[in-house]
Amino acid sequence: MKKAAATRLMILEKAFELIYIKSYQTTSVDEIIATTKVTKGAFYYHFKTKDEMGLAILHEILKPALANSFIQPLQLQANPVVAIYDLMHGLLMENEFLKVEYGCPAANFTHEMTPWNADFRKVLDEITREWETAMATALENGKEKGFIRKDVNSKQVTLFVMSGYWGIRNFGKLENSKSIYLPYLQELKNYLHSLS
Amino acid sequence: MKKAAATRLMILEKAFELIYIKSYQTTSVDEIIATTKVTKGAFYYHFKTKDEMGLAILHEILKPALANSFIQPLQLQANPVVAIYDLMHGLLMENEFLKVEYGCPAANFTHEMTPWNADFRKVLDEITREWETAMATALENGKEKGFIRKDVNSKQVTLFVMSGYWGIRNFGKLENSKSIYLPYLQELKNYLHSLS
DNA sequence: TTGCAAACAGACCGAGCGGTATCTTCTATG
DNA sequence: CATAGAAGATACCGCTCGGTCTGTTTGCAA
Repeated sequence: MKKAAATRLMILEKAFELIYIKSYQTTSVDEIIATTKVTKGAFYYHFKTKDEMGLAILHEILKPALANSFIQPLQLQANPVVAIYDLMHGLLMENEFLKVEYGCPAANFTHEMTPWNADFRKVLDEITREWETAMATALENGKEKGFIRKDVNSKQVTLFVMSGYWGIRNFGKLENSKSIYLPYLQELKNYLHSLS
Repeated sequence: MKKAAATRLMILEKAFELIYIKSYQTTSVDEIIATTKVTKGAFYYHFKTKDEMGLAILHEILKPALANSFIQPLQLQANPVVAIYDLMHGLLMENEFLKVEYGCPAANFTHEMTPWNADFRKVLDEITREWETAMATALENGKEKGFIRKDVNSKQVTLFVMSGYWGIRNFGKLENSKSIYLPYLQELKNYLHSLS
């Protein structure tokens, strides 16, 4: 990789981590350049504005990360009951990047940016729809293979499950302990089994 | 009410609405005093800091509001399947204060304040637990009256349902339309029926 | 009516914000 | 090796932030 491209990517990655911990609005450009050891000139050479950087983070960091961690796992298991549960368990209990006290990066961005920034909302909506499609497809395939009842509405279930995930991530912030995830996962398992 | 107390309450109420729309961190004291037509001297007479005002909002506005809108409805219906569904339907589809594009005030506060302000987290945790207790109690009573299966774990179900609510509120921000609530409510109904 | 604290008014402050302007240093290509 | 454009450095700007300070008005008890 060219040096300049590496600088740009490094800014995006470190800024993403900072923003995950501190939120977008309260993470200043000065903080970003301090932790990246990149000067303001370099920063504003690569990004016209802070928001342009924010959007680049969504496109170039968050989107691929979600494809890897949220979508791929759904395609490794034919039984959606198992696939969805394992995905959630992995995200909540095993994922090393995601911290209980800071919640879900995508949910955080949605929470603070969506009501008043149309560009952010558009990208976040795209990202969310990708996950939605992947999960709904997994459920549909599961129906064909007899893992899921035929009368189950896949899109509806997907929305229900995704909502639960975003919500429990917020609960985690309150409790500040992963132990709150366990009863959620248990009930998710019960719910998923009721679909088969 | 004394005039000074009225001023204080007016600040809290208007600030709460502003913060609901704009988020706490991006709502400045200057904005609050501009919309309330209260001067800075008056504001800082009533509240030592912005955070003290924020905590007062949680205690004096949000807490009673949740008791009225989130807890009381659960005690009007003996069958928790109906009570919980009606509560959610009322909150999502009928409540006039809550707007789809701005989400849930309690969830918003939790999202942005909880990771780095222990005082806010404590109050929000209290408020959440009140709701949790009310819903779990409703489910337990429902078990005794035969509306809910005996093997259902009330606390677990409560957590699952509350998570779904917070999550779908976040989805609403993305879609910016109440229509996204309908499939969620439909699946919630399916899930609740699976408990009986 | 006076006295005095409660309540309010508003100019002001230093710090931090996002962003710009100008300059210097790399680096790829002829 | 020359040189032009890419990349990076840094001082600076206007503005807003939360908060302070000093002064004025209001309400109520004596």
